[in-house]
Amino acid sequence: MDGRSIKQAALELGMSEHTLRFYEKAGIIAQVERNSSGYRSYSNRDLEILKFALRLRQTAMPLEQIKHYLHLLREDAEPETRLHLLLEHLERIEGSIQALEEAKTLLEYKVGLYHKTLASPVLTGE
Amino acid sequence: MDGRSIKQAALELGMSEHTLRFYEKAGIIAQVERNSSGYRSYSNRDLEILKFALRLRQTAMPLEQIKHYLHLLREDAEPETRLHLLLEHLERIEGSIQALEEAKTLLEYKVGLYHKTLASPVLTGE
DNA sequence: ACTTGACTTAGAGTTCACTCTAAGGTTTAA
DNA sequence: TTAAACCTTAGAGTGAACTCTAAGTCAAGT
Repeated sequence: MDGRSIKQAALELGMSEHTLRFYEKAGIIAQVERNSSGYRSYSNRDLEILKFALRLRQTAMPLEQIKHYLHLLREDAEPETRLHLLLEHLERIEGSIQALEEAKTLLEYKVGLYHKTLASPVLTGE
Repeated sequence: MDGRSIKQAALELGMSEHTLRFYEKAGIIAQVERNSSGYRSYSNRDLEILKFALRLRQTAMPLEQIKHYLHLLREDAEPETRLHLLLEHLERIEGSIQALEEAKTLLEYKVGLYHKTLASPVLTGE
C-alpha cells in the first residue's frame, strides 16, 4: 500500500539506512514489514513513529528511553505509565531549555561586548 | 594564593577528578600549576574557565570546539575570530532551543490529552 | 548471460566523552 | 614507622550511538 524501501525511508527521514536497521535490530522500533523478496517496506505509520523517535533524540532522550516509550505504546500500556515517562522527560527538557537559555544570554552578552569594543576580555564578563 | 587540590576543585565544579585530568591532558584547558610536590593547584581563574567550559558542554558543544575557543582565548586571538565562533554556537543553541520547545509543546499536548481522557491514542496527536 | 545497484545479515570498527586501573610518590596523624 | 588518605602517570576499559564491512541474495536493464 504505502510501503517504501529502506533507501527511500532513509531519505525521507534524513537518517542513514544503517541507523534504520540498527534501530530495528535494537528493538527501538518494531520489526518492519517485508516484501516478497525479503526487503523492508516502511509504512507511513513506521515513518511517523521514526519521526517521533528522531524528535525525541533531538532532545537528547537516550535510545533506551525512546525504546521504552515506544514499547509501552505498542503494548498499549496503561496511560498512567506512559504519562509518567512523558512527564519525566518533560522535566528534563525544561532543564535543558533553561541551561541553553542561560548559555545563550551569556554568549549574547559577550557578543554585545565585542560589538561595543571590538577588543576586550571575555569570560565571566569582567 | 588561591590554589586548591584536584579533589577540592572537582567538588566545587561537580565533576570528577578523572575528568579534570582528562581535560588538561586533552589540551582543553591549559596546564594547571603544580605545588612543591607536583600536585595540581587550581586557581580561581582555572575554576572560572572550567565553569565556563561546563556551561558550554551543557549546551552540547563538542569538546573540540570548547578546546578551540579556549585556545583562542589563551592566545588572545583577534576578537573577530572568537566572535565568529560564538555566533556560530549561538545559532546552534537557538536551533536546539527551538527543537526542545517543539518537543515540549508536543509532550505537553499529550499530557493534556491524558489528563482529559486518561485513555487515548498518542503519537501525532490523532 | 551479465552487470549494476539495491537489498539482506552478523558482526566488527569508530568516535566521543569519559571512567577506571595499576603502580607508585607524598603528607598527616597516631 | 606505619597506615590512611591524598596525589601522580600512562594507558586500558566502558557505554552510547552509530557506521561500516563482508559475503551473499534479488531485480532490472542491455
